Amino acid sequence: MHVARCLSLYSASLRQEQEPNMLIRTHNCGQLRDSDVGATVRLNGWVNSYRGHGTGLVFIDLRDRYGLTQLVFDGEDLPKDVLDAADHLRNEDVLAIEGTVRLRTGGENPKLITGKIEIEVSKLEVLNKTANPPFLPDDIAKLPNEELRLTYRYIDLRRPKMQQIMQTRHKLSKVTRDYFHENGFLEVDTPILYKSTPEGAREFLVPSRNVAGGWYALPQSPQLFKQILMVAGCDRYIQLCRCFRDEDPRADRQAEFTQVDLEMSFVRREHVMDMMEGYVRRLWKEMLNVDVPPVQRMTYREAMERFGIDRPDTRYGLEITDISELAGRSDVGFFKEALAKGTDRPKFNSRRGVVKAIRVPGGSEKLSRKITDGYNEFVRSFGAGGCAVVKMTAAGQLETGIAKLLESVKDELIKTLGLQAGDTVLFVADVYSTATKSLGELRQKVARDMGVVPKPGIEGGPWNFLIVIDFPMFERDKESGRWMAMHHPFTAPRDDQAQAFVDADVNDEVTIESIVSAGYDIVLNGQEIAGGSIRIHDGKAQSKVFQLLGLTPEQAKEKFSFLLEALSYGAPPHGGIAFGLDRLVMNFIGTDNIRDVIAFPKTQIGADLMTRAPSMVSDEQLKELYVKSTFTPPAKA
RNA sequence: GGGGCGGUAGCUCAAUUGGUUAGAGUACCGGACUGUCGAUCCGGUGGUUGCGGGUUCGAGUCCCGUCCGCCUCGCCA
Repeated sequence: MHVARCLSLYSASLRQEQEPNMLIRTHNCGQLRDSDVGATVRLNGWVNSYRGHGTGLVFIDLRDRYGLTQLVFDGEDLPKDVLDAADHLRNEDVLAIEGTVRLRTGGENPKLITGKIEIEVSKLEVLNKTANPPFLPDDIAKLPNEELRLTYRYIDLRRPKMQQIMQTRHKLSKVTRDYFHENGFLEVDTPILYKSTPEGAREFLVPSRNVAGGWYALPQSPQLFKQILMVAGCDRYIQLCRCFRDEDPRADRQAEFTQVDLEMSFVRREHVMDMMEGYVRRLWKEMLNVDVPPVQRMTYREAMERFGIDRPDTRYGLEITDISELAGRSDVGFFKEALAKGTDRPKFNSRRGVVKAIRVPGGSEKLSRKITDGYNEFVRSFGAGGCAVVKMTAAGQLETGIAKLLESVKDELIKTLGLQAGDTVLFVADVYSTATKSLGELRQKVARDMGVVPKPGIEGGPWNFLIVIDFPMFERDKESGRWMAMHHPFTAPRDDQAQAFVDADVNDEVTIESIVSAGYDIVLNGQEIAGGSIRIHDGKAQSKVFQLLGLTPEQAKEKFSFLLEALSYGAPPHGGIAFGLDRLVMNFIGTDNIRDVIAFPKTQIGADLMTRAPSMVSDEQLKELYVKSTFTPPAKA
C-alpha cells in the first residue's frame, strides 16, 4: 500500500536522525489484518471510543482517516502507570502507542476492516489531551446542527463521512487532471486579483494600496484570461479554479466555488461537446464504474416547449403541451386575456400570449384540493396569474374549476392531451416566458408530489445526461427591458447565424431575439453541471455585442480594451466550457447541500463561522487603502 | 430586499390551554466492573429558554423588535 510505504519511510528517516520523543506510527488505523499477527507496531490517532472495565482492562478504538483499530490495555501485563493513564483516556484524546498485533480473543467485530485483530498495548504516549469537545465526530449519532458543525469544522471533518467526501473530491480532481493531461491540455493558473468588469454577477472588490483609489475584483470566472490564453497559443487550457460571485447563496450555490474550467483552440462546438462527453464518461467510469451512454442533445426551444426549463429533468414525463389555439376557442376569460397579449409574434417570442397545460396521470387521486390550491400560489411566485385545475372523471367528463368553460373544446382537449379517467390537468395562461417558466417549475413540484422522481443516481437511480444547445444569444432583462447576454457577452452566434447577427439592426427586436448562439449546457437529472460556448474571436462582432448590451464604445474600451486588442492580434477560433466541480462531487456523494462537499464553507450571509470572517478592520488599515467606511455601528441602549 | 421554518443543559430533544423547583438521553466528573466493541451499572455537576422590550397575578409558551442558522423568491452572464 502506498500510504503504508510513505509512513514507514518517514519513520525510518526519523530514526536515523535523533530518536524522536514520540512513538511515530508504523501503520495507520485501517491497515492491520490477521496476517500481521505477532508484529510490533506503532499507531497514532484519536480516541474514537473508550470502553473501560475498571483498572484491569481498557479497550480503545483508535481512529485516523484510514479507519479504526482496537487497542487493549491488559492489566495482567502492564505497568500500573500505563493502565492508570489508559483509564483516564477520553474521546478525541490524541495518542501514540506501541504494541503487538494479536487475534481478538473476545470475538471478531465484522463492522471494522481491522475487526479480526487488536493491539495489545505496551507503551502509551498521550500526545494531546482534548478539552471536552462540543460534539463528537460520530456518523452514528444524530448530527448536531450545522451552525455548530461549521463553527468547529475541524471536529466535523474528522467524521468518516466527511473524510470520505474529501477523498471523493480529491479523486475527482485527480481523474480530471489525468483526463485533460492525456488530451493535451495545459494547466495554467490565472489571477485571483482581477479587474472589475460588468460581466454579470456582483463582484467582490479588493482595494489597492499602491494605486490610490484603485480596486481589484475577484474573478467571477477566468473567462477572459482563458480566451486570451488561446490568443497566446496555449491551444488547450484547463484549470481547477476558484470563482467568486457576490450573490445570495442557495443549497447548491456558494459565493466562492470551484470550476473545472477549460478552453480549446481551432474547434467547432462539436469538438468541445465530444471532449466533454469523454470527460463525463471517464469520470463516471472511474468514480462509480458506471458506463455513460451517448449523451442526447436537445435544442433550447425543444427543452422550453416540452419541459419549460433550459435544464430539463428527463427522468419522468409530465411534459408541457401548448394548447393556445384550442384555448382561444374556449369560454375561459383569462385564457383569452393572455392570448390577447399578442399571438402575432413568432412562435417562441417571449412576449407572445400562450396557454399551456400539463397532464398529470392519476392526479385526481393524489393531488388534493389543498395541494392544487398551493399550485396557484406557487405559479404566482413566478409571475403567472394563477393555475387552473380540472379533473377527468371516470365518466369521461371534466370537472372542477374551469371545466364548464371548456365544454366547447372538451373533446379536442381530451384528444390533444390524451386524457384518461383520473387525470388532472394544470393550466397556465400568460406570455410565453412567464407561462413556460412557471409551468416548468410547477412540473418539478408536481413530480415530487406525485412521487415520480427516481432515486438519486448514487442510490441506484438513473443518470440522465443531456446536452442543451441552440440557446438564444440575448434575452430581455425583465426590469430594465435591456438586452442581456443569455450565456455571457463573449458567446459567439451559431456558425450559420453569424452573418445574420452582423447584419442585424440592433432595434429589430424580433430578429435579435431569434439569433441562436453556439452555446451548450450539460444537464444531469435536471441540474446544470456545465455550461460553455464557442467564443467570439472577431473584434467587430465582439463590439457589436457590447453595443447591443448597451455599452458605449468608450465604456467597452475602458472595461474590455485588453480583450478587443487581444482579439485584433491573431485570435484563433476557440471555445470552451466550465463544470461546477462542487456539484459534480455532490452527485457522487448523494447530497443536495453544497456545504457538505466544501471543507470550509460559508453561511447564508457569507460568514465563516470558524474564523468569524468577515470581521472589522482598523482605521489604519482602511486609510492605507484609501478607503473610508460609511458603516456606523447601531447605538447600544 | 421579500416569504417561510428554527434557536430550551456542552450535544440531541421534551415541557398539556400561559401555571409547582424547566425534564430525559448523551457528553462530562466521581465510583463499580477483566473481553468490550454505540460496553454496562450506581451517583453527581450542569440552564441569562439566542438577545432586548412588552402584555399578564404569572411567559420557554402570547405580542413587537433584533441577532444567528436553514429553505426559498428576487439575484446568480
